[in-house]
Amino acid sequence: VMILRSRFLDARRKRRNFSKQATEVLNEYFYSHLSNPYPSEEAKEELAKKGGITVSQVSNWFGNKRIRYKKNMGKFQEEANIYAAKTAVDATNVVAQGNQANSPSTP
Amino acid sequence: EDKDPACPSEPCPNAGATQTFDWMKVKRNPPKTAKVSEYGLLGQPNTIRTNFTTKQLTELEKEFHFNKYLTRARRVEIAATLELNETQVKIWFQNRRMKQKKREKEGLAPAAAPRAAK
DNA sequence: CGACTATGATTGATCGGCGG
DNA sequence: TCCGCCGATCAATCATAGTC
Repeated sequence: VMILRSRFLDARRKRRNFSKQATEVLNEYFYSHLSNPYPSEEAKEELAKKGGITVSQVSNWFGNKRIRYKKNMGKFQEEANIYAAKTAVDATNVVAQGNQANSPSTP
Repeated sequence: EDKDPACPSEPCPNAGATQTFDWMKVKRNPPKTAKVSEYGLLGQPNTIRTNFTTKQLTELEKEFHFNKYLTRARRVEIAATLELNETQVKIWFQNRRMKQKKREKEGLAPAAAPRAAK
């Protein structure tokens, strides 16, 4: 296993931090759905559009956010409070509600 | 494995303002990539992510371009050649296909997103 | 300018569902 | 009942951007 760092030449990784607005949109969704931060494909497209990033980037962001959040919840408390106040669509029990199944999930 | 002097118990009562939802407790089973054989000494054979060598990746990549899908026979052959489990080869192809699909998808949308959007 | 941290991307492997 | 595939996700790690 001597150093298989052949990944060095991966110029692919030219990361760029997201814009403030993108981060804002993502965090807003994340914390307002903290009980289940798993946006649907449609929601991801929506977030991607609003933040000016790609759907994959939205997926990556949520993936990283979820893992890092649960890894160290305490570190995000402050951030959580800030965004929690903004939107509160959350609902531990959003089951009932006579609502509309907007998702085309055909049974 | 988890050291939390503050909240030893499971039902960790909501500490602070936010509570602990199920998704935060999700725990994946450790990879069973174990090779059996020699683990009598070390408690854990390969409980971690396997790092494929450049050589292995090159071969897998080459095979992928030849066939996106593997037959049982081909899989066995490749696994033996590269010293990997059949499962690892299978999974690699699976992930590779998903990666390919993702790339194709991104190669069309980012460039233009004009009309449509309802 | 170097050390340390925050963060986006990559990827081997898991989970649940589906079809054969 | 077992197996492979898909789609989504996990989890660890890489490499860089940003902060001090």
